[in-house]
This record gives sequence, C-alpha cells and structure tokens, in this order.
Amino acid sequence: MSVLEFPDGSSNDFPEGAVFFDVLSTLPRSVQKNAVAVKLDGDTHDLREEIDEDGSFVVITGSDSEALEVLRHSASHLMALAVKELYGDVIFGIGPAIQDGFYYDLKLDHTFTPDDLEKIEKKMEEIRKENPDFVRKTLSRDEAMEFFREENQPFKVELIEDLDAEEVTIYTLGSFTDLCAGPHVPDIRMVKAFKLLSVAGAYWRGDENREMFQRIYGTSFGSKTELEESLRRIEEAKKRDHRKLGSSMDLFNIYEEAGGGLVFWHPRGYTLRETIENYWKQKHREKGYDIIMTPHIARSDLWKQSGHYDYYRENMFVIKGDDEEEMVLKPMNCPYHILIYKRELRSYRDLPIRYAELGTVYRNERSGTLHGLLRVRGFTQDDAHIFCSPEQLDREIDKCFDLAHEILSDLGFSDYEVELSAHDPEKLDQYAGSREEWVAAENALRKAIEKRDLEYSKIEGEAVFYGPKIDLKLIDALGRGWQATTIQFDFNLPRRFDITYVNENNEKKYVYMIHRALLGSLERFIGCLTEHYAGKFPLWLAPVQVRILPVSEHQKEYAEECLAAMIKKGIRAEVDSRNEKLGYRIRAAEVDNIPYMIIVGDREIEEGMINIRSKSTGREGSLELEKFINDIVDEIEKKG
RNA sequence: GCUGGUGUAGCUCAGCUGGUAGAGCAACGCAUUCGUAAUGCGUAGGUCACCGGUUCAAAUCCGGUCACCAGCUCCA
Repeated sequence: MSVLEFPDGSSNDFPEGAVFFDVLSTLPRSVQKNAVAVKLDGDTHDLREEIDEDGSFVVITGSDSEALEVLRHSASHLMALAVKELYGDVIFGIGPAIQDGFYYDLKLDHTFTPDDLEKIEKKMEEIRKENPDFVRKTLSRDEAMEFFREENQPFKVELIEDLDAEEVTIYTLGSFTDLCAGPHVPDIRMVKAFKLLSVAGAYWRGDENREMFQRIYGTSFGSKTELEESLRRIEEAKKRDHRKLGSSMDLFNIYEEAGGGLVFWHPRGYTLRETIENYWKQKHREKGYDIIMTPHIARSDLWKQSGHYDYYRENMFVIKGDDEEEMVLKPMNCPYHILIYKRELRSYRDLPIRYAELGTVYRNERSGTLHGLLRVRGFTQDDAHIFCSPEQLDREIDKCFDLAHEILSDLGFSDYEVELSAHDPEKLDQYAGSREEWVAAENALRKAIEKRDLEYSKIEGEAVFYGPKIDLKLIDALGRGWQATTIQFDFNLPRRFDITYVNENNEKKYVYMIHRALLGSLERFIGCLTEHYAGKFPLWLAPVQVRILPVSEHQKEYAEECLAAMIKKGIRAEVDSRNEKLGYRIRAAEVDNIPYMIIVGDREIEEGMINIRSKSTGREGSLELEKFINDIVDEIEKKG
C-alpha cells in the first residue's frame, strides 16, 4: 500500500498494484482530462506506472513547461511512427524533447526533402485520429536487447548496452516500439498542435566519426493558438536577422569574391562600428589601460614558442612565399602583448600593466560554421591582457567586471548569464600552473560574481588547460543568449615566454596574466546588437541620426542650411531632397530606421523653425533649429 | 569538415516534364512641387554563381568548385 499526499494537504492510500491512473479517477474530471503525467516527490512519472512508494503527489497538466516536455516527447514518437508507416525500414536513433520542440534521428534509404515534412505531418494527423494506445512495458535488460536485435535496431541495442539498469522500459505506439524512459501522454490525441520545421544531418551521439542520421526537427504545443504564436515569433526573429538588416540598412556585406567569413564594412556600418570603437577606447583610457596596436603577421617561431603552432595549427592561416620565412596570420593577440611586456625587466612597482588592443585576428574556421557576423574568419577582438601580482588579482578581476558592466549597459545590455569554468580537481596534473594559482584565480572570479549577487553556474572540468575563466552571455530583447565577455587566466604563456616581475624581496616571480575581451569581437557584438535593437539603434549609435526632408524643392536651400548647422555640431545628418512626395520619403526614412526626421516646408521657413518627427513617437511638432541641436547633442551625450 | 537544401536584374521572387528569360520594389528619365509610412508614365538593367560534360539545343539534366541557408561537429 502507498500513501499519497495531495497539494491541498489531504492524503489517500492506494493498494499494491495500483497505477497512477487510479489516483486520477479520484480527482475532478477537469484534472483527469488534462493530466499529462504526475510527479511524486519531485520525480516525474507516467500515468501507466505502478505506485510503489509514498510521497507528495502533483498532477502535471495543461501547458506548464513539464507538460510541454512530455507532450513534445510523445510528438517525437508519433512522428517516428508516421515515418515508419510511410517509409518502411527505418533505423532509429534518439528522439528527445528539446528546448523549443523535439527531434528524431532516423536512418533510411530515402532522403527527406522539405516536401516530405508535410507528408509526414499529414500521416501524423491520420494516426492521431486513429488513436492507437500508448503502451508502457518493463523488460529485463536481456529481453530488451533481444527484442531490439530482432527489430533490427542496432542503435537501440547500443543504448541498452551502455545503460546500468537491470530493467528498462519500452513504449509502443501502433507499430512503433521504442526504448524510452517516458513519461508519455496517456492519450496520443493530446498531441494536437504540432509542426515539423526542418531536416538536417546529425552524427550518432554527436561523434563526427560515426554514422550520420537524418534529423527531423519539429515543435508541439498544448494548443493550436500557442503553436501559431510560436511560429509567429520565429518569423519575428527572422525579421531581426542581422544578415538581413545588415544588407537592407547597408551596414556590411560579405563578398563571395573575397571569401566566406570576411566582413566588408560599408560606410554606415563602419560609422556604427567607429562609434563603438571610440567609446571603447575612451572608457579604457579612463580605466587605466594602455592602448596598443600590433601587426597582423609574425614569424612562425613566435607561434611555435606560444604553442599555437602545434595546438592551434588547423585554425591558423600560414603564409609562405618562395625562399621566404614562414609567417603566421595572427589568430590571437596574446604573444604580441607579451613581447611588449617583456621588453624590459618588470618590477612589482610597475604592476598592474594593462595592454588593450582592438586587435584584428584571423582564424581558419571550418566552412560550415561560418554565420553572418556571428562566426567569421577575420574579426577584431576588444582584447586586453592584464599582467599583475597575486596581491592585485582580486582587485583586477573586480575592475574587469565593473568595466564590462559599464560598457555593456551603455550599449543596451543589462542582463546576462554567468558561467564559471573551473578545473577538475581529479585531473590537476593536466593543467598548466600550480594548484595555488588555480585556487587563487578561481576564488578571484567567484568573489567578483558573488559580490554582485549575480546568478552563475560553475562547471567543474570545463576550464581549458591553461586557466579558469568566466564567460558572460548577453540576454537580448528576445531573451536569447549571446556569448560576449570572457575573462580568462593564463598560466601557460607566462611559462612559455618566461614573463616575470621582481617582487619586493628581489625574487623573480611569474606574473599573473589575465586575458579579457568584453564585447568579444566587434563583428559578433555588432551582429548581436543589431538583432537586439532590430536595427533601430539608439540615437548615439545610429549610423544616420537625422534626415532632413524638404517638403518640396523650394525648401531645399533651407534644408541644406539646417544640415550644415547639424554637421558642425557633430550630428550625423543628411538631406533627402529627391523628387518624391513627402510621404514616400518619410516611409523611406522609417524603413532605414533613422531616429529623427526633420521636415521643412514654407511654414517652417516663415517661422524660422523646423518640424520634428521621431521614429519612436511620431510627430513631435515645431522647434527652433538651435534648440533641437542642443537637445539632440544632449541626448547623444547621454547615450539615449 | 559532414548531411540536406539553395544560388535567375541592386533587392524579393516566378520560370511545369530541355527550345538561349519575367514580375514587383529599387535605379534612371519625364511629368508633377507635393505637409507626416509608397504620385503617374516611360527607360534601362541578366554569360541564369563558376568550370566542365550530355544533347541539334541547357537557367532547366549530370559531375566538380565556390558561396549561402538549416543542423551536426568544431570553437587548444
């Protein structure tokens, strides 16, 4: 007998052999109808499962996130069944629920095209109407292996081989039986709003040396309305795509003639970039950084000494002419900064030394990974290396956080996720540097996060061999995360280059080296910024801040006068005096995401005023030119 | 790099099973001189990504290359 305690405080007991369905029948009809699965002491269970322990009992219903996961998992089984019925011999991989939907990995002779997705959807709908039972069964490990061997499902057999458990569960839906821990919906008809989205290749268990499956992605919701809402959001996100906005706003382009992953900044895009760069430089000077600039190439020997030549080779562009010494196009700035540090003997009195560079690096990323501005082959890191003593560690890390926060919030990002990558205590011998150094470094990072009450996840064993690090993921207007800031320790390069300082006891010590990039790369950051603002950049960043529209040709001269006055004050303005109606040119300015339009007609000339229309609020009325210029200069100053 | 898809005018796209290309927007010209999200008419614009093959004939079929898209992998 098991005793279940309900959320309202009441409890009830159930005889041996009872399943969770039996519990449901004691509950209101509305709950019965919408029950997807149940939770006992926090663990999710299938309704078909036997109750074998006491505990606090909750029904998962409707569209809460746990229900959604069950629903989507069941949808993936439904899809697998549909594919099996349509195409016959299918070898199945795995088919889990994921963040925004589900997928199933399938192997079959037929290669799917987008048209097939519709066909499969139709079949799924048919099956759903037939309403086959979803049956759960427990088998011993051997029975299960035998079963899947007979079914010719080698990957399922492999999965069982790697399981610890003595017993496994299988779920049968129509002619499709799958190894699956569940839970699943009690009735397949509950999967009523689904859509198949795309098909792509995926390696078995993510291993590129193993078989490739065809993966069909889909999504599913509790109701058709929610599904439509989600599809609408996907469309919205597409409209914000920085690649699309980048060309429609004429910010940048990537030219096939030049090669993939190489960004050409057009005048407007460069204006935006330059604004960010100037702001960045000013901030860094204020915070005690020395700004430097280093060459794009260097002799291979330097990269041999740094270790990149051996460990990073496949990502490096190596150049060699006839009879010439081999050179490397720099993939990182660190060795260069180290050379500058090393040029003289350093005393503890010199520290900390902070070298910052907008350093352009080139990495030969694999062709399939390139993606707009977010993944490129040539990019400019907002890089800096801080050389300091152990006593200065905490303060330097703290200052990095302050600066990152200041810059990111000025640029419009105030939310981020924090990830601390720490060492694996069991594998300490695989890391560069001493235990003391790692502990001190990780503590400095942790203290800086905790001081700011930031939530963070600490991942042990995630650190690379040369040092622990912190990454900040920016959360944009759509709630998506973007990898930007990184603060990393390096215990490797100081040893390889023997970079030291002399402490107060006249001892030579390895210097602590901190590598940090706040925006990450300008390319990636601007891509992310574009999507965050959907191209509607705030005034101080907007490539064109003001567009002046004379109502007709007669006011052209006045418009030019206004323009000259604005340009004199550093405002990025232009005149659109094309032979088109005012409404047409207003629309063009709206489409170009220009923050302010100035409209001048005979009325304005007579009154000595200008008429303002702002992108965000529409018509704003008349103002004196000088007043407007002062206002706008103020607004730019405030980074509005 | 791998799997699949795509590549036609500056942009968005049409062009069925082979018979040397079409629309809208943009550009340009003319008319219009206009008051807060698209004035009308006209003109021009394409080695159909590139290279090779099949064919009397290729944007269309086949092979290769490049690029892009969705993923996978990678991101010491």
